[in-house]
Amino acid sequence: MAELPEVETMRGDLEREIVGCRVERALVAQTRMLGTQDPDKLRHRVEGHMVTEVGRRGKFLLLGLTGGDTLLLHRGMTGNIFLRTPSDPPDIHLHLALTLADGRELRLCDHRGFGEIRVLDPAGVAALDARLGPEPLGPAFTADYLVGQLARRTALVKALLLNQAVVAGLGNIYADEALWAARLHPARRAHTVNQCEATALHAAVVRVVGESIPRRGTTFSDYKDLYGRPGGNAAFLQVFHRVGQPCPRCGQPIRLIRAAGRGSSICPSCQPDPALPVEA
DNA sequence: CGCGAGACCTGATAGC
DNA sequence: TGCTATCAGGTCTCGC
Repeated sequence: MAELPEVETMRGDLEREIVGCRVERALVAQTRMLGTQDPDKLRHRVEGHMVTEVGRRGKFLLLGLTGGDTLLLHRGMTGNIFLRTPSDPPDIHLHLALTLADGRELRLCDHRGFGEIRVLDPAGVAALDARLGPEPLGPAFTADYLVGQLARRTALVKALLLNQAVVAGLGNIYADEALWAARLHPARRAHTVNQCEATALHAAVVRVVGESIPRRGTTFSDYKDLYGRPGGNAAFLQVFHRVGQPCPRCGQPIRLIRAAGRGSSICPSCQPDPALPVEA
């Protein structure tokens, strides 16, 4: 749910809505997502500060605050962030609520609690930036870069796409969509992908992610935007969550396999299994 | 050091 | 109907 296009949609909406707003109160409703951070310290570093900017790095949302700290929010698998008014009913599975000076409330909700809430100083932001790979739509994510990464790794190509240190922001949905577009089986070993295939994969990643942002991301069940509305990209998915339906390219039924420990939707005809002998 | 399995949680759903 | 097993869009940690 919280892959790059969904987080970027959230970033843009938040930027329009809350930049320039002061946080009156920060309510930590559950501490699970704080890790080792002290909830009172977090509260004090947020309360009274104004949101100066809303950034994103990979799947992390970064709210810049006056005073130099940054509130980091990660939505894990099922986390949602809603902008509410005081008259709205309470949200279940609330973890953090920020009350803004104008009365609106930013609420982070997550029943599963796989997300993350942290306050970072500038060094913390730099450390986060350093451990993540390039943004798929940024200048550093070139075809040559991906060719190089694939060439010196033995992991499955699917695992490589999901590795945030290789490229930041891809998750299961867009990884599967990109692999299908590039006609690559997810269980191919990275170093067996040739330069031509890697170039196609690079183009597919850029296109799949880029096209999904203006559609405001992909919703199946959990993911909602800041206003509680679903994203519009699900109708454009070619393989993900389409098991049994015909491949849009060749008509063969889409299959669900397991690769790199994750469910992976593939077309068995367009994305031949590297473990099987090639048909004569 | 790179890789893959398992762990972390709760809820929805499929199957019996 | 109701129980159980399985699976879920992410990431970290731990062995090998």
